[in-house]
Amino acid sequence: MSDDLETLRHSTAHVMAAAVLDLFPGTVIGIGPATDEGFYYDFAFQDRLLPEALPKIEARMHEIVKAATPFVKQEVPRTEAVALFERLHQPLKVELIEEKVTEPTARLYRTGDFVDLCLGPHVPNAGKLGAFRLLSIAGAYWKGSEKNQQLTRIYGTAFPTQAELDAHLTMLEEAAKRDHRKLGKELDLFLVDEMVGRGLPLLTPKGAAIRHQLEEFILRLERRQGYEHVKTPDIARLELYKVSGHLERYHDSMYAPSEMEDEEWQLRPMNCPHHIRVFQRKPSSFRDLPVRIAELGTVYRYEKSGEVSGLIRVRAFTINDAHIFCRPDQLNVEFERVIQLILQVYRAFGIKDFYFRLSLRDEVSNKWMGDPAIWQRAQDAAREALRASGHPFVEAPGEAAFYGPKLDVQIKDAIGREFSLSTNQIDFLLPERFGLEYVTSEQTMARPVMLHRAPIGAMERFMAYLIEHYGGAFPVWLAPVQVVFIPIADRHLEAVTKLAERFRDRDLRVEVDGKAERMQAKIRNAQLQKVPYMAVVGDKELEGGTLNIRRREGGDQVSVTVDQFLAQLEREAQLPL
RNA sequence: GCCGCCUUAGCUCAGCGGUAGAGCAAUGGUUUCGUAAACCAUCGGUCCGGGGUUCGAAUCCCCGAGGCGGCUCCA
Repeated sequence: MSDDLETLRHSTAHVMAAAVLDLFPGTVIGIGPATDEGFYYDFAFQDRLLPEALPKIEARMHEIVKAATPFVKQEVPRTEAVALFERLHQPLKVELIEEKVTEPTARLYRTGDFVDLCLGPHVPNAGKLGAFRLLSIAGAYWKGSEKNQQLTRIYGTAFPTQAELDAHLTMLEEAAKRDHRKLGKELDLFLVDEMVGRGLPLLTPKGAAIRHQLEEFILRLERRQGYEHVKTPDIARLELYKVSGHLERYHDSMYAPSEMEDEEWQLRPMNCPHHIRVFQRKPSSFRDLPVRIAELGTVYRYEKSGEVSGLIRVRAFTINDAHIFCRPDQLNVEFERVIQLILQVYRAFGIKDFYFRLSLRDEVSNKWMGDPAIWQRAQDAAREALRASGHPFVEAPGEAAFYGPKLDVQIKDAIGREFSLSTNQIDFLLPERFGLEYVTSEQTMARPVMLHRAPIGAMERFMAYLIEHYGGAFPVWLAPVQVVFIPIADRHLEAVTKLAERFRDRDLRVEVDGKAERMQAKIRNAQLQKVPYMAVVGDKELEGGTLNIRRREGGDQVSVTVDQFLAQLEREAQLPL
């Protein structure tokens, strides 16, 4: 976002706050910054704010714009600023001055009667605002901490011109159509059933077809890269998580253990402990390393009820997991290989809109486990491997896992929310806690380093992303239905059914639309279901042994022989390895 | 979990104190059709659940569940 746009949006937030105070005297104001998408301002209203109020607030804002009320900068002594906001009954502003303002003076901006603690800059007067729209109301904790009171946040957006605002609003509407929850229903890919439980999505036959293709793709790719796949249970003795440290540091996200025959059993929240025990089944020599143990491992995490959403955030999900056990001298190479694998996966799906985020430890939180010096080594190793990859990345202090630094790949969903897709961690801690070791060339024992990595991340979330990425129009290799056969009249149905069998025998996913409908209606249905190919068959085709192929993308239909089409489809149905 | 809004047929939605509606889907029939919706008929509802107010509640109030937006958290 340019500085000018930020100034415009921030100024719009001020005008919104001014309008709110005009309409709802006694409202306490929080903060109101610009964001990548627009702006917001947080308020403590005396009564709850109804959505119907937004147009009224907008109307009042337009009056302020029309009056071209100037923004006036003012430097006042700190004590005077405190007194001013006390007089105005704005306790949150007083709190901010006391906490944040270290200079002897505080900077204020006035817009008419409205006065705000603010560094600026602002547009010269309210007449210089562009086009704006208030969008939604939401709750938000004061200063972002759930320990604090909850304020009411009004989100809006602003642009220099009406045309840009309109384009943005149209874009939002278009994006909402790609929402995987909407497409999941329309294309019959998955459902979340109240009786089964929230956060526990059920894949339908079509959704499962996509999932199986994804699994096939990643398993084969990993096999080529020297991973060994294992299969381990979704549950373990609680003891396992006592040793790993999950019970101590991760219990908030874990389902409660269940007790049977005087033993406690834990639904697993992570796969690493199981994989570690597989690694430990036999002694390892320095020659054996790296050992790469992989599994599509399902984990169970109790996400808070307000956090679950579609396939993006669920309570049972399958991680494209692997744990690489390597010598310290192999760490950088292995980490770089992981980065390359991620890039390869993303290329296969044409995913370009992502960035790397290196999550580090901070000094504020106390959730970190293990020796800070070891952490430092892990963080340095990650940074070094990332630099070597030549890919830009951002650092995020305080975002690491409790056992080590993380490298996440960040993406945005259809409506602009950011999520981690891939996640990877360097871990010196679990090898320590489980006492992992290998025999060195000097016949001494040494501790291996562990790398957790998941290029696809959670299969569910990745699938959600793909649904939105492709807008439901999956490439042939992923499409749940690759071809719909459309007989023109009833008399063609039997022959077409036999034809479809030939495709099914070749592992192609085809359907025959035998409904009592006109061809046009069947084409429309296939089109709405975003099936890549429609094969229309009537008298002409049956006589000539051909198919009339219509593509989902439109364009001219082509007449091809059955064998030609079979060959073409088999080619397009190949995994993108 | 927290703040706010929403929940009516399989789906999308109307109705908002006075006998539950539409379109699509489904089912039956007629039509047998050449590239994005043929026609007719029929079926389909604990109006999310529970409690209350009222002569009367889908509609008003309270509690709960689920969904949505956001916050917190996160793959």
